[in-house]
Amino acid sequence: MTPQDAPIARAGAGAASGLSRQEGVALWRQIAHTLESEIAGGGHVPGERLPTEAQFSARFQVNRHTVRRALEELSRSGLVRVEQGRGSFIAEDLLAYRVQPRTRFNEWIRRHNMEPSGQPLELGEIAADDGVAAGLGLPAGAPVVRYERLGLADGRPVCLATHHFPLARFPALTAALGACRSISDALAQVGVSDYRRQVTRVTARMPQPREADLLRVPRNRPLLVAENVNVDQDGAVIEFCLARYPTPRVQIVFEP
Amino acid sequence: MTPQDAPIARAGAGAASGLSRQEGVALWRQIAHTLESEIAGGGHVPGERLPTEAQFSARFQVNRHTVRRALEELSRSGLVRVEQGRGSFIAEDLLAYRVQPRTRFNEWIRRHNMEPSGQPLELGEIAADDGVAAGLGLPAGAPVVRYERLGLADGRPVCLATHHFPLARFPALTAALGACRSISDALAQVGVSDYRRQVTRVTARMPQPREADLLRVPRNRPLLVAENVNVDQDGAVIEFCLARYPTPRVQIVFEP
DNA sequence: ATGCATTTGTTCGTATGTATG
DNA sequence: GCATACATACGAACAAATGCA
Repeated sequence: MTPQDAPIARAGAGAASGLSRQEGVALWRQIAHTLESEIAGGGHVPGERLPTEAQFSARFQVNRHTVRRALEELSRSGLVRVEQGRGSFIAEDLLAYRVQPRTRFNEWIRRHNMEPSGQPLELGEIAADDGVAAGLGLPAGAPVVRYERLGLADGRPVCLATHHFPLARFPALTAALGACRSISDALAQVGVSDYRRQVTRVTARMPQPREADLLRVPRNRPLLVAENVNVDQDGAVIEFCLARYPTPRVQIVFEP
Repeated sequence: MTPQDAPIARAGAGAASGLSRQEGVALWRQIAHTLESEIAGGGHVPGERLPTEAQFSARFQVNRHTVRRALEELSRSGLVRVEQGRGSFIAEDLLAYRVQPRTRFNEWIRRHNMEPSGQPLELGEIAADDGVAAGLGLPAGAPVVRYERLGLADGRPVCLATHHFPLARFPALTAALGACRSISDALAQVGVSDYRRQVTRVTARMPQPREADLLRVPRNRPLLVAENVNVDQDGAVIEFCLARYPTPRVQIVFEP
């Protein structure tokens, strides 16, 4: 019988709490982790009401203070919202990022009935390192436009993206990005009326301090990292984007 | 006595380090080149730990900065991975998990010219918790077949998957899974000749202790977590799978 | 839970060799 | 010859992350 089988353990009769004591992991962490898995695991509607602290307390066989400590953690990470006198609720800003050929940031956020906004961080022209060059199909060291931006939904950070464009093809793009509010607009100014997602590669890693600060996540919570390659109508690569999303607020969804 | 006399004093030991000074090639380049040859030359296992910077510094008779400059180069080119507080490691080759309607574990591994194998962990019939029930489109508490399996490539763990199937539709599946080597075979035995991936949701979280042990990853390295829903030819849901992949060994790739 | 040893990351300062004008 | 700029190399100290007892 192992801790992560909590739901199963509950079905049976025995060690109902599913927690392991005296093994170096604080109980509240185990509870927070369990709940996080269950919530991020899906099947829950944003806004849905969670069991009361007393019910959790009974389920996990711990004091209510311990449950509160776990909920506090989840609340801090934005996964649940606790309201005095009413109860705890699954946060409404769980964002499913649906990977589709024409996904745009603003549309993604609006689809969740939230207000998109962006905060430009850095804009400049640099030499491509190996990763960027490979993504764009350029030789290493080729000049690229680099644009870093924090994406927000209702004012909360949901995406930190670093975009790269081949400077040779878009000499005027730096100025356009500086003047426009959206990347689509800037690309339109330099002659790209339409583009689509060619490939998305997803992995995960721990945040760097700056990333954690910008995305407002604890440093011990992983980021989803997506590398995207966008191409124009002719199939020529126009952008390589490295996007970082906070978990578990954001999920990436692929549905053909 | 000034520090810069050191190189002269070391002239005798220079031969032992295998480096040539004052000959137009920077020391750090020579070191990088030496290590690159040694690593590419084979005999080293991906993920293996390299000597510490201090040890290299002693071996090559140079300052730690010089070693760091060389390691930085190798890190940039993707040959090694450096982790603060832990050390430097030979980079693992990346397994790109391509999400496609008919992706099967064995085919995925073979495509990377590696030998797939599997290690069954747990097989049983349980009541579905909320997440599983939602994934399968069943009421919570419905009976399901649960099968947990560790997937390996060339003997190294690359995937920890928990599969769930509706027991009502497949009463004989538990026995079939116990007898077959692959899930496809077991499904074929109970009448499912073909199935396809309907949706994949990806997120990331830190591993539970058991997961870290099974996948042979440090407890501080995040896992990619994918939830998959598989359907048969008629579009009926036959499986809900929760798969955990170790980063950075595995990437999930969406390419339409 | 706490402290300690190990290891990498960062920032000072200093000195040398080479190329440039 | 001289001034300047730059990459290289060394040394010391400290910060930060990790692992272990």
